[in-house]
Amino acid sequence: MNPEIATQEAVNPDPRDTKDRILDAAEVLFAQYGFDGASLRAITQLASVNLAAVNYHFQTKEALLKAVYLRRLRPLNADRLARLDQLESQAQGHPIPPAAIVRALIAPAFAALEAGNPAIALMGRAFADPSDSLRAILPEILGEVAARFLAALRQSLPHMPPDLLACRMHFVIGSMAITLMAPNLLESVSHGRARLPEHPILLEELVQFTAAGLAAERGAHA
Amino acid sequence: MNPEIATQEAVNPDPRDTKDRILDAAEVLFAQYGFDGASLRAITQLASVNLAAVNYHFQTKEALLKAVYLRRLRPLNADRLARLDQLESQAQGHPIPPAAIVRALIAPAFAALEAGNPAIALMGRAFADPSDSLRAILPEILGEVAARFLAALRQSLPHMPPDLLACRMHFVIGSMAITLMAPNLLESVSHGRARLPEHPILLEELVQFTAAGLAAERGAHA
DNA sequence: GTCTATAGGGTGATAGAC
DNA sequence: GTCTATCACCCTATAGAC
Repeated sequence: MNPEIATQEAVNPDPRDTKDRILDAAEVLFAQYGFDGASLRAITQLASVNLAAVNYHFQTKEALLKAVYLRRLRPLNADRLARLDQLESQAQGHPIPPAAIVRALIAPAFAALEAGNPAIALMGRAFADPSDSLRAILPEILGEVAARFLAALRQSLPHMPPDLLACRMHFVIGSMAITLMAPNLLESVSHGRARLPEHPILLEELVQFTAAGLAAERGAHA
Repeated sequence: MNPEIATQEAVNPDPRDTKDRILDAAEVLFAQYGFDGASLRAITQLASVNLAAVNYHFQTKEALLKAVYLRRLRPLNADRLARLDQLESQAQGHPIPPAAIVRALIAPAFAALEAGNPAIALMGRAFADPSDSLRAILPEILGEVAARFLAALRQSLPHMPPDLLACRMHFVIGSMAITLMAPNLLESVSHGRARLPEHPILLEELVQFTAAGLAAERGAHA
C-alpha cells in the first residue's frame, strides 16, 4: 500500500529471519509478563511479524514456549555434561566429591542467568503448571542430564541406596529451581529484612547445602 | 420462567452459599486444569452459579485464586506454628534439633496433601508466575511462618550467621515446594525408572536432607 | 515454502435490569 | 444479591497472495 514503507523494508531488512524474531520477542515478553500475560499479538508486534506467522512456524502458543525453552536449555545442558565429563576424566576413577558434582549441575544455570538469559526464570512454569502438555517437555529437558548426574552420584556415594540418591537429587533440583526462578522470594517474604547473597557466593552456599544433604547419614525413621 | 424449576430450587437449596460454592469448584478445577485451563464459565457451571457471581464476590479471576489459596493455607500455617509452639514449650530453653524444626514446617503440608487438599499442588504457581499480582500474596502466606521458624533456627544453630540461615531456609522451601507440587517429576524425567517413596518415608527423607543442609559446616569459598 | 488477511469460537470483565 | 446481555480481547484455523 505505502510504497515508502515498502521500499524501506526492502532496503533495510531485519537480518534475523521470521522464526528467530518470533523466538526473541517471545522470550522477552514471556519472561516479563508470563505465559498468559504475553499475548501472541504483542509478541508478533514486537517481532514486526504477522500474527499468523506464529501459527505457521510453531503451530501453537505452547509449542512456541517449548521452542523458547529448548533453544536456551540445550546449550546449557551441554555445558553441564561437559563439566561432568571433565570431572570424570580428571578423577581417573577416584571418587568425585558430591559438591563438585552438584556444582557442575548448578553453575551453568547461574552463568546463564548472569549472562542475561531470560529463559531461565521461565523454567518454573514447567514445574508448576498442572497441564500435561507443558510438563511433557521436562523429560526432554532433564532426562539425559538427570541420568548422567545420578550415575555420577552413585559412584561418588557408593554406600547410599540408589533410590535414596534419586530422591535426594529431586530435592537438589527443587532448591536450585526456586533459587533460579524466585531469587527475591526471601526479600519479599521477610519484608526486605533478609536477602540472598550475590551470585558467586549464592552458588557456593547452594552447593554446600545440597552436597551436605546428599551425603547425610540416615537416621531412624519415625 | 419455569415455575417447576423455581419451586424445586426453593424446596432444595444448596446449603453452601454462593461464595463457598464458587471456592469449592474453583479449587477443584484450578488444581486439575491449571489457572488458565479452568475457565470461569466452567467454574460457575460446576458451582451452579451465574457467571457474573464470581465477579460480584471476588472482582477478578486472580483474586479468586488468591481466595482459594488463603482459605487452605491459613489453617495449614496455624498448624505449623502450633507444632513449633509445642516444640519450644517442651524444650524448656534447651536447643531444638534442626530436624524437629523443619518437620514442624513440612509435616502439615504433607498432612494436607494426604487429606486430599487440592490447593497444595497449586501453590507452585505463586512461585513460578512472574506477574507481580500473584507473587504479592507470598508475604501474606509465608511471612509470619518464615519469621518464626527462622528465629527458631537461630536458637537451634547459634554459631551460624543469621544471613546464612535465611539463605538456607530459602533452599529448604525450594525442596519442599517442588516435592509438593511436582511429586512425579522424578518418574517422568527418569522415564519411569525412579520414583519418590511413599509419603511417611518421603517426609522423613526430606526432613533429613534439609536438616543436614541447614547444619552443614562451611567450607572455603572458591 | 513463506507470509498475509480474515473469520470463528472462546475468554474475562462490566453495565444495568430485576 | 443475582442475572442477562454485551463488550473487547484472545488463540486458532484456513484460504489464498507472493
